[in-house]
Amino acid sequence: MSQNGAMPSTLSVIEPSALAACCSPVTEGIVGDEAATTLARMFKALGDPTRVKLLSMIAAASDNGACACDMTEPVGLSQPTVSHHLKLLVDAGLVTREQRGKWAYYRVAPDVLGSLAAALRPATG
Amino acid sequence: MSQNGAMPSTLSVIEPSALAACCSPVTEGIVGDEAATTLARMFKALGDPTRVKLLSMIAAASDNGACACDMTEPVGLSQPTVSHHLKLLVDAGLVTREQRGKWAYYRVAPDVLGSLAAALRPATG
DNA sequence: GGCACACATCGACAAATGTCAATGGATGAG
DNA sequence: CTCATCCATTGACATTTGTCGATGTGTGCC
Repeated sequence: MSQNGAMPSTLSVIEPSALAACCSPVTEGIVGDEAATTLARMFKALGDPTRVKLLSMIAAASDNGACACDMTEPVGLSQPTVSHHLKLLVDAGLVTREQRGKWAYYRVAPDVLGSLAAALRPATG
Repeated sequence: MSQNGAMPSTLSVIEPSALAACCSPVTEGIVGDEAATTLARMFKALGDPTRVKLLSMIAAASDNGACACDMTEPVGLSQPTVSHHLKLLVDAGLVTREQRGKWAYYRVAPDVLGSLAAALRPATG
């Protein structure tokens, strides 16, 4: 239950002309609790160098997706750790997982990255 | 000191046509250690709902910047905690701090947010 | 000087996070 | 069926993180 109705889920400047000088501009709820939590969860998933690298590899892979078997060695961490990081990326909704035979293939989730980028985009475009 | 020279600092798909099928596409160093660390530090700064809200408020403020005095109450946390979060945003380079009289004013750092968004942008634009 | 206010820093603490070795569950090859 | 391979899960651990109360630092007003 909440007042999340018309809450924008972007960080863009919202009507700066509607804001005053000192004590009312940054009124509460610019993004809203729920949107802030959602955005934070995604950003948090990117808040680790290993996961940034993994996402980069996944994004750079062909349409077939990136095989987990190819990602353990480049990041230089143990297989369980890489599996753990990949799971975090999946749980955050940034990538999708597909089991193909013995192998697990990962792809960047459609739209999500673009939405994240849009949320970061300042008014300047 | 490193091989960071030609490393791209973006997550965008880089020449998918130059990548093969199974075992060489996701070769190491798509982003590089240093770039991954830099990006991760900024994303980590956004990996908390409170900081997302704070950044939203700062972005929504007028050109004068957002006064810290106006941000404590909306997020519903103690003053030291809000100060701590703001410091993290500053340390990550996402916002700048300016002391004006008794008050501290925060502004979104120029370019940085846009660069972050660009790093997230998939090839689709 | 003395005081009130705005904000940062410190110390403490529970909770979350990153990492690994060991183990478990599927899948395919023989 | 047996075995090797790929990957996830478990259990453990040190480190980091989010939060607060208490205290410190700087600023402006009287």
